[in-house]
Amino acid sequence: MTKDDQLDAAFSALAHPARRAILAQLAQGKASVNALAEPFDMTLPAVSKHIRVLEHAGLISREKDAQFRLCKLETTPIQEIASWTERYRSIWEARFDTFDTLLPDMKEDDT
Amino acid sequence: MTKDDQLDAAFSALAHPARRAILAQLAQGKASVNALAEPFDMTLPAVSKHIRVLEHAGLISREKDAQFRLCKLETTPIQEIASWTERYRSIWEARFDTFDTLLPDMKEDDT
DNA sequence: GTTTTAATAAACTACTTGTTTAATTAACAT
DNA sequence: ATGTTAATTAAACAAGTAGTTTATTAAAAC
Repeated sequence: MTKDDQLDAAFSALAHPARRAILAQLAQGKASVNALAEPFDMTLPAVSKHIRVLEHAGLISREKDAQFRLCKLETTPIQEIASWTERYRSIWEARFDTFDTLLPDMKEDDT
Repeated sequence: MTKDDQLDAAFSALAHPARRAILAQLAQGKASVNALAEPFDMTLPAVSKHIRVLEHAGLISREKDAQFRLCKLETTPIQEIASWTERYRSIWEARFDTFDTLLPDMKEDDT
């Protein structure tokens, strides 16, 4: 898998609010598929598929614990994305967009 | 358009190497559609559609200059993504992943 | 050893994406 | 006005995505 493919998979996986919400849950710690599905108005198989997409992108890993498959957040792809955005930082800083558009984001809740 | 929709559109638009490459070109300055299409082994209509996706996500804007439609990089969605990744920074720093996985990325060329 | 719980697989529908070829609009040049 | 360059639109199609329902595997609990 090339670096490009990794970015493709990560960006693509993050392009769905349910999957970002799953990651936000996992930021609190490991969780089972059922626990992750609970907040959603969606069937369990649908959530299971989203989890598979996240796993394929390397955004989560899984470990088996008795009858549960625990999901765990993996940060490497997020670091790669953060690194990708850094290439453009000099441009946006040169344009002074910083205060007008970035600060409001800081107050947002999780998604 | 909600903040979530904006992130959806931005992540989704970035999940294609051609579109990231177009942004990398635009980091050098404004460019016409034909100029942007030149490096690709792809038809012009295909590139035109990718540009439309980028525009829809707010990643570029366009201005008309005689017979040309010049494309210009817009950084706000990239800033939003950078801001999104920051939520996870404390986790990856706590795990020491920093040196093993992030530094190599810095040396990568554009994509 | 049934039954319950956790999760995935299979099959299907509806929708979206990526690409191509061909046709069309718009502006400029002569 | 005609031809050329710039770019988009239209039409067609293959491939992929998101979700559903139903069925199945696998371990636990009783």
